Amino acid sequence: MEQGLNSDSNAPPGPVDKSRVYEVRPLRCLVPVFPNPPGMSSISTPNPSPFVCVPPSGPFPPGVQPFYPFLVSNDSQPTTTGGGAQNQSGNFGFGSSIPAPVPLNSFRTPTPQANGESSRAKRASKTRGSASVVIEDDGYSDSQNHSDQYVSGFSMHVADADDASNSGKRRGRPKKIKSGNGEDIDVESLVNNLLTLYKLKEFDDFRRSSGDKDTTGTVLLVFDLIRRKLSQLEEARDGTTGVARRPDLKACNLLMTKGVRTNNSKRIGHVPGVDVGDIFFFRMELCLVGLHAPSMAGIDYMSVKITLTEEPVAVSIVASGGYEDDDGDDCNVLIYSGQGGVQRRDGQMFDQKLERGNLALEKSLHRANDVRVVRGIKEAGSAAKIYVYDGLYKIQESWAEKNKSGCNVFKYKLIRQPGQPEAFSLWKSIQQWRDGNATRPGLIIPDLTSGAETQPVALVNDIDGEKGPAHFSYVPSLKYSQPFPASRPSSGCHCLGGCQPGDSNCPCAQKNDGLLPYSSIGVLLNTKPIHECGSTCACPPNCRNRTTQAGIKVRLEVFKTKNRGWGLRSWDPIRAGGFICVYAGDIIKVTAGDFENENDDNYIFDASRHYEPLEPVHNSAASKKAPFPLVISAKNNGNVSRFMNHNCSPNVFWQPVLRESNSDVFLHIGFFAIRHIPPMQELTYDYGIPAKADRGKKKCLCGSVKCRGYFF
DNA sequence: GTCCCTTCAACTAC
DNA sequence: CGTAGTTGAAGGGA
Repeated sequence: MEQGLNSDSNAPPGPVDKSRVYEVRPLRCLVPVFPNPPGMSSISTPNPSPFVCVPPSGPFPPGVQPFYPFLVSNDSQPTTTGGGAQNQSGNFGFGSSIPAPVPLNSFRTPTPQANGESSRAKRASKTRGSASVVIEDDGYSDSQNHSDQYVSGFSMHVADADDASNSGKRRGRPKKIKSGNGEDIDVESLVNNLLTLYKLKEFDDFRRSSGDKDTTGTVLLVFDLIRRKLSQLEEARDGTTGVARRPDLKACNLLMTKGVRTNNSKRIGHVPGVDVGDIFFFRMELCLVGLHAPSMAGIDYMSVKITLTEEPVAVSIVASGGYEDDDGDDCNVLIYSGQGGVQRRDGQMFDQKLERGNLALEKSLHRANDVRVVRGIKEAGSAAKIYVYDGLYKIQESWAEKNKSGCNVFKYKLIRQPGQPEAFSLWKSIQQWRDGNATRPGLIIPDLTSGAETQPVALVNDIDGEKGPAHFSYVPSLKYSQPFPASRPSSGCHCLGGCQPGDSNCPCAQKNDGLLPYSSIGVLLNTKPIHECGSTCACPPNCRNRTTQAGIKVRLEVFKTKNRGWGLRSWDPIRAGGFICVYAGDIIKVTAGDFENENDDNYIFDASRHYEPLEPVHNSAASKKAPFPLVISAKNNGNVSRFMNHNCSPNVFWQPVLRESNSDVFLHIGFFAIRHIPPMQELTYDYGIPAKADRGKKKCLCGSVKCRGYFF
C-alpha cells in the first residue's frame, strides 16, 4: 500500500539507520523501545535516534530501553516485579527484569466495571433533546443583544420540548419546529428543498464513498446554507439566553441522516475533492467531506487488514491546541499529543493509554503511512477557530513524557511530506507580515489606498519588475450625483441600537422579507437584492444592516498575477457569504438602454449584463436582476474591486445593495464570497455577458474546466 | 442492531 | 479577554 520507509528520496539528509527493524509479522510481537531516557524529548537531543522495534526479550541496541510506560495490570505482564506504571510513574524502565512478550492490546484500558455507580448516575442525569431551542443563532458571537420581541411566524421552539427538567426520560429527536403562533415550520421540507435544488436527492453510493471537488463543494455549501438559514430563523425569535445552540451540529445531523456526505469510507492519504490549503470553519465540515470523521476527537483511524490480523492505523489528526503541544517554528514539523489522559468533566488528569487513536498513531509510525493533518487556528481578536487542511505528514517518532500534572502523555513527531502546496506555513507567514515581524516579499506599497480604506491594501509584485498598475485615483465608494427614483417614498428605521433580527417593526427588515440579510458578523444570508439602511435611518454606522457601508473588513492585497495582469486576493480567510468590498468608481449610466463601451474601458461594471446562474449560489440568476441599470467605470476612479479578474468558475459573486432615503434609491454593488476562500487565493467573479456580445471579447485565461474561453 | 463511552467543539456567561 | 460551565454528535467498541 505505502512505500517503504526509507524509499522517500525527499527524506531529510542524515545517516540511514540500518538498525531499524521492519517486521512483517504483527507488531504485537514486538515491543516498542525508546532510544532516549524516559521523559526526555528526543527533539532536544543533538542526534536523535529513530524509534526502533526490537523483539521484546532483546537484545536492545545500545542506549535504548524497553518501553512499558502504562502497564495497567499485572496479569498482562507476568515477569515484572514493580507492578506497573502506577507505582513507578517516574521510571519507565524495569530495573533488571526483562519483560516477556506482551500483546499491545494489553495496554488497553480495563473496562471500568468498578465505576458502575458513577456512570449510572451520569446516565440518569442525561436527558436528550430537551433544549427549548432548535433553530440557532449564527455560529459566531453576536455582540449585539437579541431582541426580546417575538416575530410572528419566525419565533420557534421545539414542539415537544416543554420539559427542560432532568426527568431522565429520553425523547425522540424533534423534527419540527413550532413558530410563535403555533404554526409548524418544517425543517425537513426546508432541507429537502435545498437538496432538490442542488441535486443531492439522487446522491448515489459512489459519490457518497468517493468525492470530487464538485461534490465536496456542494455538500459544504448546502451545510452552510442550512446552518445559516437555521441561524437566521433562530435570530428572528426572541433572544433565549443560557441555551447552547449549535446550528452547525443540527445542519450536519440533518445532512448525515439523509446520507448527504462524501468520502464516507475512510482512506489513507488525500481525500478526493479536498485540496491542501482548503479551510473549514466547523469540525462538522471535516466530517461531511470525509477529511476527519470524528466530531470532536483529534485522531481518526481505521482498521487495516495485514495478512491475518487487523490493526488500527491513523488516517488523520486535528491539531487544534487542545493539549500542551510545543509550537515550534518549523511548520513542517508537528509535535502532537496523544488523546486521553484528561477527564473532560472535571479536568482531572491521568496517564494516557496506548489505545484507540494513540495505538493507531503508534501503528502508523511503524507502517509509515501518510497521515492527513488539519491545523486548527485560533485567530487573535476572533473567537472563531479555523481549520486548515495542511496535507500529508508521516510520523517520524514517538515517545512519552510527563505533562504539567505529572501524568504520562504520548507524543508523536510528524513531518510534512515535501512537494505539497503551502498551507499552514502560509498562515504563519501572513501573521508575520501583519505583525510587522517580516516584510511581505515583493511589496511595493504597504497601502495603495493611502488610508482611504479601513484596512490597508498592499501592492505586491513577486513575479516581475512592473512597479504597479496604471494610475488611477482611489475612492472607497460610489459617488452618486443622481440617484434612482424610488417607487414609493421610504422612511428610515428607528433602531437606535442597530437593527435587530427579531424586530418586526423595523421597516428595513420588512424590506428584506422580515429577515435581516446579514448575520451578526456580516455574512450574507439572503440571495435577493439587499435592502440596507440608508441616510434617513436612525441606526448607527455599525448596524449590521449597513455591512457594505462599513468598509472592507479583510486584509486585501493587489498583486501581479502570472499571466492576467494585476489581481486581488486576501491575507485573511473569508467565509462563504462574507462581505469583501463594493464596486467603486464613476457612474456612467443610470438610464435604460443599451450601453456601448466605446472607449474599450477595461474597468466597467455593468449590472445589466447577463450572468450565468451560479450553481453554488441559490437562485443566483434571479438575484442578478439588478433593479436598476447601473454601469460603473473604475478606470479613473475606483477601489480594490477594479482589480478583481474574471473567472468562469469564480469564488466571488455580487449582489445589488439598495440604500433608500426618502424618494431616492442608491444602488450599490456588494461582493461576497461564494465559498470559504483560503488566504492568498485570487478573488475573482464572473464579469457576465453584455447584451451586445459582439465586441470587446477577450480571451479568458481563468483555466477552469468550465471556462467559456472568453469574457467581456 | 443498541447502548455507552470518549472526544484537540462551540457556544454562553461571568 | 480568559475560563468555567453547558450541551452536544459521531463513531468506536462492547
